[in-house]
Amino acid sequence: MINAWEDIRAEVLRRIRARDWPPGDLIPTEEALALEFGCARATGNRALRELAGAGVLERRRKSGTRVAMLPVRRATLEIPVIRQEIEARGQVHSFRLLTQQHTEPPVPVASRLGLPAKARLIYLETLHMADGQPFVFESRWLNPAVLPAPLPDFTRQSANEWLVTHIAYAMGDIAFSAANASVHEAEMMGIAPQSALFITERTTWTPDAPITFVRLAHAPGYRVQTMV
Amino acid sequence: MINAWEDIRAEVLRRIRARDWPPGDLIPTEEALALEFGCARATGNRALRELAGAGVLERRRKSGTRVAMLPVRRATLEIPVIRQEIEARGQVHSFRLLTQQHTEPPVPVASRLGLPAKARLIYLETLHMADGQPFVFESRWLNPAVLPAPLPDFTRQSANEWLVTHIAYAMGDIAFSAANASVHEAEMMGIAPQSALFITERTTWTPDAPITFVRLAHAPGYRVQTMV
DNA sequence: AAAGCTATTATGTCTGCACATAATGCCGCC
DNA sequence: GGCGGCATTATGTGCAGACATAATAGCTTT
Repeated sequence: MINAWEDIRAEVLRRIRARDWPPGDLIPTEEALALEFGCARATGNRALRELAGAGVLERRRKSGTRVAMLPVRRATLEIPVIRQEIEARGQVHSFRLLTQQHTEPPVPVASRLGLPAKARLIYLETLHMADGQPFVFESRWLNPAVLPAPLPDFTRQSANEWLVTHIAYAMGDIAFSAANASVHEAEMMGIAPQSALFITERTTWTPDAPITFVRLAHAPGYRVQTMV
Repeated sequence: MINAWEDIRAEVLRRIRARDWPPGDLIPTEEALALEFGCARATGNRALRELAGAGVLERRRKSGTRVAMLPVRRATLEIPVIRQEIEARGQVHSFRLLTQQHTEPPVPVASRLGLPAKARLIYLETLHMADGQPFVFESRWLNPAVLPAPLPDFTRQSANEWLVTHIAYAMGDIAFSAANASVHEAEMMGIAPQSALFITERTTWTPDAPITFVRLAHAPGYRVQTMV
């Protein structure tokens, strides 16, 4: 008699991997599993719920639980604050604020934030370094409406960290893509123009208003990794 | 009296976003919450557990539950099968098998799979198209040990889909990066050499043996997006 | 003062029971 | 035969109580 929902989850996963229960197959009901494993239905439920959350199982009331047709459908990745990411590698983080100005954003930026095209935003360019080597080139548009009257000093604390510690928890979206380095970016990061850069773009909102749009251009060689 | 764990989760999240409970703050115990919301401790537990899973809260026995210092730390993204991804856009998927050969893999590929450098693998190159336009250029190394004696016909069904439907559920890892298109890739995809490509690399394993290493070079303009 | 032990505390998990809800499929009616 | 409604079924969620476990804080001992 096995027990604990983690054991049940592991055993169910083993049977799926071993093809005892092939993709598309209907697996036993919670009740049957509870009987087999000698536990309460809630315990089996917990195990199956977790597996469904991972995309391994698909559950529907009355129909039952079946093995997903496709393996591994979801991956979770951590989105660290840049400083933490660099320090986690055992390197020293530093940054330089290259630009700070009030300006009208490019149309795509304004529309992403849901602001009129001629809204004036604060534009920052920051270069983050790991052990003195360029790591990320950050272009950020900030909505002044959510900032305090005398602006914080972004040369002391990076905008990212200032926001994290001073602005209410935000919702947002994240996109990943690839782009060739512009002449400007290449110069700032000390790399060949046209180098392929890994791009992370984030838009964040308070419940009421847009906060910021940020584009992170990661130095060549950057990888995002995740286990499944 | 509110109830249902989803309501509690929403209310807790609201208080966090509203900074009633700022980052780093210790929030009430499960017992206190259960009292406030008029529910069982298990119900509050469920709500807090979900929020902790999303990275919004950090929980430790005895210490209690505190609001994470950093917002949104985890993003979940879906890794679809290429055909489904294209069809989900309302486009027609087609593919051409460009290369199939037995060969020794490059050293990095062999080491990723945990195989000796001189192991002979099956190498496939496949071009996937959406409405006839190049979408993904796929380079794949397959471990022949996990394949049936007469090889499946990969011109009929893409290797990806054949594996999904015939090989036991796999574990693996996924990495995302950016790379400049090689001359070969540029030619195959009909794009300018040096174009920045979004690269997905996946390694998958059965419990016993490596199955495949695949590198997907996505056509320029490709984005992976996720909401938080 | 430093080291080790112990009581306390909040979370983690489990049980057994209950009712809610979404689907399915059967049955009877027209 | 086709249609609509109802019983059945598996999952989803809830409650109250219990014990397990990790970690802290305070106490005792050396």
